[in-house]
Amino acid sequence: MKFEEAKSKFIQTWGALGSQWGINKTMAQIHALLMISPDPLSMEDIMEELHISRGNTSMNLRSLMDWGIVFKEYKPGERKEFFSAEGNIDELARKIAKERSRREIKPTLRVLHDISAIDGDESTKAAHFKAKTEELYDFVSRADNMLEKITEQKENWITKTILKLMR
Amino acid sequence: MKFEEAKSKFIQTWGALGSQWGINKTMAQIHALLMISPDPLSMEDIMEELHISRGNTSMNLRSLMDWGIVFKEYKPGERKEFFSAEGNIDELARKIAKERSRREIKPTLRVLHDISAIDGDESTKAAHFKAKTEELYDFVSRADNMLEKITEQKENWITKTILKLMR
DNA sequence: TCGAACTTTCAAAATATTTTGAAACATTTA
DNA sequence: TAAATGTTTCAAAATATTTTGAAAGTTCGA
Repeated sequence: MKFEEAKSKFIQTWGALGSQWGINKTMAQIHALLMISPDPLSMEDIMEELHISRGNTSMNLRSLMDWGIVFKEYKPGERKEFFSAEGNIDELARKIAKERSRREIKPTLRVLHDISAIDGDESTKAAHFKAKTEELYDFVSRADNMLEKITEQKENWITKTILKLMR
Repeated sequence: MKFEEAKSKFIQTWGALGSQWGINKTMAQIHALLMISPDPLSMEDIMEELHISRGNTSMNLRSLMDWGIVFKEYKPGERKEFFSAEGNIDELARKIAKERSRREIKPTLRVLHDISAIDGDESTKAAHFKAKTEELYDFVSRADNMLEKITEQKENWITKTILKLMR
């Protein structure tokens, strides 16, 4: 396979993976592009490479920066802004895990907690509901905890975790 | 909070969580409904409760069954089919993890492997690309492995894993 | 303070996904 | 075998999401 072909395939694949995980395709593609670029890219570079509009590029770069996985850089003498991706993959995964926990798991836990406190209903249905939501709360908070434990090990968390699991 | 309100909130929340993870809203809502229902429900029941069409219900029930987290049941003497959700949450999470690995991670690994085998290009860009995709392959396959290790412990895997991590 | 260079915003357009509903299909019973 | 009961399919409609592009905003240097 030739470089250009491989590059395009990578960007497409990363984009598709993104959509499957609730991240918009372009955002994932920009990230892919920045990841494999040895040097920071300007907005123009990205627009050109991915054939997307200026507005789209701008918005998605902002999102990526909100996630903390893409950074703005300034080159001396250049007026333009340049962008680069988090280079360390462990760190990338840790940040994504943290953000998803904060944005999705924590709020869900809150709702689960609130709704399992239903009052004044002794029906079988209500009892079953209460039991289920409590069980779910318990499970999700344990899972979230596990994720925290795993990702708080800064260096090489994947490897460390595997080692611990094999003991 | 009253039962009906809590129930509706739960279904909405579960649906929203689903979308954020690339699962369609209705599919997640049907699953939520079945989870909190003490007894299996018929297609009619589901349609009525969620105010959705027959076709939509049918298609999403099929998907849920493909994922192995909802089952068809037959009640003696009844012509209709009834549906119920996997009741064990550990088991539910294991099945989801397995399916996502099979459907998304494995194919991605395949692509990563293929594209890091680019030939005849000695440029810095190509070298960087190769290094990055290899690193990614390595990371993703370790993560996938870890997930397998964690979920292959049938009973209470979350708890077991946390214990091991704390040692 | 002005104008050039660049970025952000956001309403409208394009695109993608989901949902509907009715016809086709399947199965059971009389 | 026909009617009754129930399920699936899928093209079209509805809805939701993404993308565009041009105007507004920002920053910097002269």
